[in-house]
Amino acid sequence: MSTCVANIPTLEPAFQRLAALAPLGADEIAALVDAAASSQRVPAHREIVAEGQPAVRPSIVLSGWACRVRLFSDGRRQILSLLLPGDLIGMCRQREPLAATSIVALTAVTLCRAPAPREAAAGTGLAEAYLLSGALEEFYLFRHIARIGRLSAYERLLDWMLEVRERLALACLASDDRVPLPLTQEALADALGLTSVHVNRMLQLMRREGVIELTGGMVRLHDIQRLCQLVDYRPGRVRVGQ
Amino acid sequence: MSTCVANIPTLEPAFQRLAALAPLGADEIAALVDAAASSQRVPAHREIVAEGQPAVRPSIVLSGWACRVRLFSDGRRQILSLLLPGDLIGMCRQREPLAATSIVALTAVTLCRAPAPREAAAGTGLAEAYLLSGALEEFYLFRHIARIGRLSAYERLLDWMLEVRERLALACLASDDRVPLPLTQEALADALGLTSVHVNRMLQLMRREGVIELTGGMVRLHDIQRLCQLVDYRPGRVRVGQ
DNA sequence: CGCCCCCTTGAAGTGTGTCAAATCGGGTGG
DNA sequence: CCACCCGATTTGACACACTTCAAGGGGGCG
Repeated sequence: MSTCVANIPTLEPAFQRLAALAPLGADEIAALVDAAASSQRVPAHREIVAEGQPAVRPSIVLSGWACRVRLFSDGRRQILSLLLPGDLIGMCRQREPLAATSIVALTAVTLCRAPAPREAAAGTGLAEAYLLSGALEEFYLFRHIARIGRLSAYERLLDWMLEVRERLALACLASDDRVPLPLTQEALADALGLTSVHVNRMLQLMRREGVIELTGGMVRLHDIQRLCQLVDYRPGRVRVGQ
Repeated sequence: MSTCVANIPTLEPAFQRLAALAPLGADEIAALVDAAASSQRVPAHREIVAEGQPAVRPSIVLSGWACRVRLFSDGRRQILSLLLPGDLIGMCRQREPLAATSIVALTAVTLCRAPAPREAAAGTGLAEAYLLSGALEEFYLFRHIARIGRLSAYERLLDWMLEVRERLALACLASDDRVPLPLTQEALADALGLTSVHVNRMLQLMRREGVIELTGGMVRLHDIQRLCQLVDYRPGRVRVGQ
């Protein structure tokens, strides 16, 4: 489930994700590689899309973590969604931006332009990968709402780590139980609707319980099966590999 | 802002909403009216789309309230999004359903088939209305996350009522300060990530403060300007009327 | 009339926030 | 190489928003 699917060794992780969503033609892969040649670097904490601005041209996250965020006038911050390598930015369906949100780099990020899909058999090709990527994005939003609305702080953290693991695995960026975690505890708090103090307490607790290990920007999850059960985790069923 | 835009007196509220999103051709309106002729009634509490089932054929909510909901194995329930008259069901982009969610009627609901859009000038027609409707749906998801993640119970209720007002106004179903509210306090709690007991307490408080009036399935909001400021409410800017 | 669902209210418990201070670690400049 | 600094993490004590549990009341409907 969490193993890399496409597994074309020379390919960017971001493109592995797209290739995992739908089989790509050689020409499309070439177009991706070509787009990646002229990539754009964004330092951490920099805004990628400012609030209310027209979306950037359609882009792909090549590396690094970004997020969509809502900032309240009194300073409260809520991270609305995560953007990981292989995720798309600015593929929105409508002309004008509706959202009172901006997109911010959480770590250093590299972006490249998203090649326009070409005609292909239904169910294959870049067009299908983009479609599925959008559907997954919506799925993750639903999961985020359920997480924040009904899970305890402890459960939110677990559920969130399981999702990150699932998503990074699509791009071959997470092994079965080891998940990169380059965020500050404050960013985590902003994503989960908590305070950084409380996030810290829960992480300590989980470590003491032997549920997770935290080392150098990595989490190791122990007994994933049990953890999934604990938070009633339902993996997104992307029909992979065919 | 919250006045009815399309205002074709004889038209269903649901269709007023679509007409407000994009100017429709006479033939498209005819197609809608025709679809409404064979509508489907769903009683309250009945499932419309079961979890994991393939989506129904694309449909329009003609009347009543429904919601997308996530049910946890231990009985916890979280309402993920609201479906109001004029909203679309099953317009998803991908073949298979990804979500571990179902769609349930909160009140009695009537549905009709969503006519396939026909070619039209960009920015007009049913196709555009469907597009914008989808974009709005995403926008409301973002708002829901920010609401649940960062607002207090009191603020969540206000913010949510302001959103319902905005959305119903699109279909000419809410006047400036009077908003239909046909949900039980328990359903409200499930939407806002609270308990029904606490929802009740906050509603009592708001009534005592003179912020709202509750009468017969209607809320009356007093001093909306101030309420918007209180929760930093950002209306969805649908460029209406042209 | 009596049942059931929903709303209402109280008292007590607890999960999470707030405030504050100490420690850690990595980078920078002297 | 050390001194310093800064942001991030860690920990404690206390406050409070929200939940839990429980009981009572009101209204519609068979």
